[in-house]
Amino acid sequence: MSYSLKHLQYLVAVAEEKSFSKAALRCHVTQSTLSLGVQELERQMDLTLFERSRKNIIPTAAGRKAIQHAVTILSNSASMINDMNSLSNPGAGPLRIGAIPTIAPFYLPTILPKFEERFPDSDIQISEDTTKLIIQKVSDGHMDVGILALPIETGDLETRTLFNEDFMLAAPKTAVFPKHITLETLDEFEILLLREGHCLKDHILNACKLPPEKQNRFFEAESLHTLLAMVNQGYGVTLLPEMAVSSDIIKPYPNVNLHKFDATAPSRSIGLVWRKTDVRAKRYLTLDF
Amino acid sequence: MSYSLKHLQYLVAVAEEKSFSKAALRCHVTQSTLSLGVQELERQMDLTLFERSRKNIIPTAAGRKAIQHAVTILSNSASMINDMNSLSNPGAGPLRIGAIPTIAPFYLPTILPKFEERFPDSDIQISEDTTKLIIQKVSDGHMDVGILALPIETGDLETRTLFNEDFMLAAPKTAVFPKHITLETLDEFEILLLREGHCLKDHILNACKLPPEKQNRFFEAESLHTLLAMVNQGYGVTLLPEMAVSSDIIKPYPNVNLHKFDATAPSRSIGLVWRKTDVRAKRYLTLDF
DNA sequence: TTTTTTATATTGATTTTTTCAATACTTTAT
DNA sequence: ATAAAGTATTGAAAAAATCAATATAAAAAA
Repeated sequence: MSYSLKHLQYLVAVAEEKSFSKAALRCHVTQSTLSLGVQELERQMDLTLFERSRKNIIPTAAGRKAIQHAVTILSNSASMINDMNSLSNPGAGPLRIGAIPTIAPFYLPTILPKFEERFPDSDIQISEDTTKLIIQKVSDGHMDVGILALPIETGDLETRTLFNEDFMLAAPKTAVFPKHITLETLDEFEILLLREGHCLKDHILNACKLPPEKQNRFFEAESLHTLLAMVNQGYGVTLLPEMAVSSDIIKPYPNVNLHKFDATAPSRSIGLVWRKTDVRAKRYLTLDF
Repeated sequence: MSYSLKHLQYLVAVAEEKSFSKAALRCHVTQSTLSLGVQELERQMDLTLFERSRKNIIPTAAGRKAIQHAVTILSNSASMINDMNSLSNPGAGPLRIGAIPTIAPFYLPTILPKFEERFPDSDIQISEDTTKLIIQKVSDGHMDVGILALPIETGDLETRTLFNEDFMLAAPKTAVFPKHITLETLDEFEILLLREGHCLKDHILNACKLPPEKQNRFFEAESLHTLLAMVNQGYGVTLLPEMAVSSDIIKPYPNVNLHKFDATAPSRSIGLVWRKTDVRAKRYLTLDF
């Protein structure tokens, strides 16, 4: 395949003008150029596309078929140009955002409007995924921005912290606490955590600097609700991100009390990740929250 | 539009290989050639198609769209090549035959098999049209071969006589004729003919050398059946092509007798017409009947 | 950190292709 | 027969595509 779109334009022009010279005028080339172009097509395809005479230029059967194809191809090509023009300002096109499940329901209503404001030409698409998948998809270009809990190993991705949120302590009502609750206070209690793989668990471990022997000694939960149910039964305490608390997650668990830590409360960060090579990279960095 | 299909191949190769160097290998060009090719596309469209880094080559939003289009265009192009290959022996493709109504029903069953035998790769398409339309369509390339009555003004078309057919005389039973009927015999009778425009009329006039004052003095028919009905009523005589007679066209008209002319019977010729520039021209000429 | 490696970008020379202007050639019209 | 009109051909000039070599930059390794 070594003919070009130009050749196909020549072909269609000849077919429509029924004349090489007129087609040449229309294509803004000399008649010899256009003749050679059509001849080149014929040579490559090893067939005759037009019956030529002084009076008439008539496409052969092969010519008619070729013209059909050429029209299709040229029209596809035009529609490509068209699409490209609407995408020509950098950053146009869909903005694919992914968020982890413990963030999505609570913070997206706040964060999304900022993106919409900053990327008015972009069709914003949201999906929920695990931290690992988000990192992977952003890295390989199937996603543009991730919203997740930091710090996290992100490979080559760029990272920006949006804000911190403290953890709160969820404990049975029967549990007795000092006036100022600190990390050390937790040493006295069984701490219930999510199953391995949930980033929330890792962040709590990290924030609290728990020794490995205190981690999930007899129980691993799959959701915050399961954890709270266990706390409700008095099996231990757990830590909840503030934003989860604000959505009244504990209502169904009457025996659970929430306690704020003192000034040095453990916390996690919510942040963005993106490829440093993304055309919109600078704008993610300067996005105002 | 000045990019070529080659550029689109480069684009797709990079997208699939996720690497400029590997794409270059696949396209059998050097890496610099391929890089320049993609850059040229980006320059023409005035946007970035790929995020480039050592690790990853990731299409931008515009790039993804462009790749979609490119795949479509290349696939169309491949299907064009494909079609062209099946049409590459000269004379492949449809053979569009037109025949006049006074021939089509009688002779096509004889003639068509000859065409099918000679053009086994061609899809034979038949249409009925008037002589004038056939001449026009063959001339302008909308039809390949015409089967019609000769002689006729065909412009630049080539012509071949297939065979002659005599006219017979259809007259009322009451009419009295000499033993040998000749053209002069007709002088005695009112001759009924088809309306102006029917080639059969012109051929009869031509064959019989009738003076203008004997032509359709009070009546013009639109079909052979109407003519015969008039003969049946005793209004005059008419001439019928042999092939029409052989299909028992006169059965419904009990008062009509058919008479053969003597040795010098008037006749018309059935022939083919085609463009001399048609790829299959020689084969029409040597077609065996 | 520094070095090495690896992949893309750039450069300049070379080859190939494209284009044009002029003209030859062929058919159609006069 | 001659002129006119349109396509094909030709050779020179311009443009482009390609390559080999190398620069450059980023990741990986030391």
